[in-house]
Amino acid sequence: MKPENTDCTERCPVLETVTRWTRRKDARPGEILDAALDLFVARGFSATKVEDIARAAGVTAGTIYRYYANKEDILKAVIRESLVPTLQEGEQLIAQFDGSGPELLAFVIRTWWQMHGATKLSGIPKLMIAEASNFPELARFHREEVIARGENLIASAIQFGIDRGEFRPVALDVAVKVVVAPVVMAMVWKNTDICPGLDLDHYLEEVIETLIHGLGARPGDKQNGESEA
Amino acid sequence: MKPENTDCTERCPVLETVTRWTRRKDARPGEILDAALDLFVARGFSATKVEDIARAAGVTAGTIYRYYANKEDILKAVIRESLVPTLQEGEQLIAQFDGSGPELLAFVIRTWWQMHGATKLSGIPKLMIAEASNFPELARFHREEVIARGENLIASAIQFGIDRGEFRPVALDVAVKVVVAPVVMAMVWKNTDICPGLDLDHYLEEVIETLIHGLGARPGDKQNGESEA
Amino acid sequence: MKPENTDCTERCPVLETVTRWTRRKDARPGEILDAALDLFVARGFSATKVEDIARAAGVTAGTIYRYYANKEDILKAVIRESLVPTLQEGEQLIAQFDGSGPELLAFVIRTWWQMHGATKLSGIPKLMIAEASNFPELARFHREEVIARGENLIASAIQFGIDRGEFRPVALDVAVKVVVAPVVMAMVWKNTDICPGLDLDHYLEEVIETLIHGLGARPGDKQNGESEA
Amino acid sequence: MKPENTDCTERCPVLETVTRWTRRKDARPGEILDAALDLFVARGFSATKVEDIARAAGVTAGTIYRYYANKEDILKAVIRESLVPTLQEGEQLIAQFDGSGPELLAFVIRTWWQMHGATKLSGIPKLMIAEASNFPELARFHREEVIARGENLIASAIQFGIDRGEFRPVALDVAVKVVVAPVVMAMVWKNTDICPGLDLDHYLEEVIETLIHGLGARPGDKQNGESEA
DNA sequence: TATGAATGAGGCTTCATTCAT
DNA sequence: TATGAATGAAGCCTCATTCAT
Repeated sequence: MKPENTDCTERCPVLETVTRWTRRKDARPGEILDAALDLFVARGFSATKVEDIARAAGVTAGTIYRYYANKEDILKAVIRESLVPTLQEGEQLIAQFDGSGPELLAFVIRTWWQMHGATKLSGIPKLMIAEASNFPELARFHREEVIARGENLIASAIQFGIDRGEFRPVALDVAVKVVVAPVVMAMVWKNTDICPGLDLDHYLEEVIETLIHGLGARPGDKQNGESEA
Repeated sequence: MKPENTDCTERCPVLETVTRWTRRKDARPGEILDAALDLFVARGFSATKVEDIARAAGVTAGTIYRYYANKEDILKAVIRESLVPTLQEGEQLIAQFDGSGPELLAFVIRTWWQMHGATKLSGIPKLMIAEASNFPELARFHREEVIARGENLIASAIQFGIDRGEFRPVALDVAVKVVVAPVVMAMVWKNTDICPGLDLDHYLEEVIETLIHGLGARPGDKQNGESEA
Repeated sequence: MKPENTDCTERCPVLETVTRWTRRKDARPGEILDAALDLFVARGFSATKVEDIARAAGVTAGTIYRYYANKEDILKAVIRESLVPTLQEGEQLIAQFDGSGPELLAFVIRTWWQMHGATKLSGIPKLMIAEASNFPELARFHREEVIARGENLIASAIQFGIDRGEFRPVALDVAVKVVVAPVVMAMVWKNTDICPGLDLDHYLEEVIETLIHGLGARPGDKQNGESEA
Repeated sequence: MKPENTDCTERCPVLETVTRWTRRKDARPGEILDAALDLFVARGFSATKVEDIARAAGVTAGTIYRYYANKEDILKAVIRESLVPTLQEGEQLIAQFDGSGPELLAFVIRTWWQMHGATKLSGIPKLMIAEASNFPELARFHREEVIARGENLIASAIQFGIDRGEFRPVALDVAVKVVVAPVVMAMVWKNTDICPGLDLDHYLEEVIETLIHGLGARPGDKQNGESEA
């Protein structure tokens, strides 16, 4: 029942000599969230003990309650404060990109992966998949503040390509999911041991290749705005 | 929180005649697994109480321990006895299929969806994603007995298409994942409320369309077994 | 901080031989309330540990939660189920009494004392005094279902005496409290060690004597219903 | 739950000039006790958090431990330093009183009420009732230093009346309790919400009236020291 | 075979108390 | 002297599991 005891107690040794009250209090909440994200992703919400989070953050369980009202609150903070900041960054990067529709789509996917997939934030999709139904408000937040914004970027890229005749005219809402799915799965696999040996970078390049050609305009496609003659 | 008491009789009618893991008549264990699957998928393993499973199965908690040594055992049984039977069926169906590579690939995906995606078995991917790291042996079983076999089918279809020059020559292991990802995500979404309004059938058709063209051979592709001249 | 460890673990030795599942389950709630009343009265609500109640009732803490949702619930049950039954009895006894106003008043007080003061129910006033402000709903219940009914009996007795010219005309609401106060204090003292050597029976007789004469009609009192001439 | 920040300046104006246990100027300990009394009375000892006391006193929790070794110490100080000073005052006032036995008894009761009952000190009886059994030494102190002295005053008054033939010859120890009970109950009610609408001043006057006549000598009473002829 | 009362270990949370600043 | 971050010992409560019936 007890999953292998992943003891995450590797603290910064320098701090050990400094007494416990010297700790930079401003960093506490961040350290706690950091530890919590790791553990929630690795074990799930219920199976993660508050004391584990505390130990991983280098504090006692009691300390956590100075910053978060309860365990659920930690989860909320993890989700709320993790993705949104980098989302803004991503949006800006992408806004500045110049190139064709397919190039833009590839850029969006690669940027997304660099900023989330390649970091520990990649654990959040797994976490949301596991816990969304247990925390509906959190799910709503994630849907509206994270997913919706991320999908907008993808939708724009696709639409851009459609407008330029590079992509065939597809239903945007569905096409967006077709793009999202393989990237999210990559994040899930990265945090899961479901596909141990998979080379995710290779996989992602193949995803990009497949999507771009799969969505590509084909002779006989009705062009947007073109007359049908 | 209580999931609707899924009577589990709305299945693919083809399957009704075939054995299922839920047998009637002295069907206690099956009913328990049935209930357990529902609850594990809806709430996760830790958050599901044995007594809830019992109640949903129409028995009391004590009864469950006549059939399963402990809670983890229930989870194992759910995974072990759920997918494997239908896998065999699927393998047979697909073996009998006659058509081109793209047609075969589409058929594999659609069959997979009908037998699993459209069923409550669609919950298992979500469950495995959430719990794989907590139950490594179970993850191994799932990987070897379910995923590997499923991916074989897909690999065969792709290879078949490559051999016939209908698909471009791709790295099979990666290409398989490119196919798997969007279908698994569909099952996740179906059990998650992460994408509330999504029309999964429409989505899946678009996935098939995109994959087939995305994997499609393109002028200049090196054909398998062809001389390069 | 820890008050002297009053270990209330004197169980019925006969039952010890019988296995723990044999215990008459129907008696459980009663035994728990019994133990809880003792401890709540002796130590107060907060200072009483659920485990103490359990031990005093001969069960484990977990068992208590089969019968009561939480600690507060135990307190509520203690109050609700303790006094009301004997109140009814008392009301009937008193309704049958035949005698003068002073005799009736004395009878009411003595009956009250015999049924509550001399039993462990005498602890409840102390408990309510200590906890009323922490549990307003409970206080309201006690006020409306217990105090109000008890005071009605006293009010009737006083009114009866006034009508017969045996008591002077007093404001009933206030007079009732004048009667109630010394009896309630007797119960408090009985459960408190504040007045160690006090002979409560002697005290009560003196209270009755003092009240009867203190409330007694005096020459020159305006009689109810008499002309003033 | 937060009691109104009783500025504690609405006291019997006579007392204002006299020393009180709340001194200004470096009055930290006094302010802490002030706050503690409020909270202990309102919620009880266990349910009062040290930090609440601190906040109500305008300091932080740590500060409290400069003045008191622990929470129990605060309680002790509250009891020890609260009543004793005003007791002396009361004793002096009463020593100077000139009048009959009944008048003296009425004066004692009214003075007591003015100095304690009408003050926030009125909360102490409730506090002692609730906590006496948890803090036996404190109870002993209260019994010996407060109750005993207070009851002496009352005993003197009664004895004085008996000696003058105004009161019937009663057992002093019991008679004292008969007088004490209704006044203490008034203080309890004042701090309790058990008798919401009660007019305590009216009540007390009726108590005095009833006691004086209830204790009053009656024709045929054996007079103290009188020959029986 | 099924029940459900009971257990007891363990998790979440509170809070009196400490102590470097 | 005052602060407030941090601790750690409990206390409340849950729930997987047992077992007499």
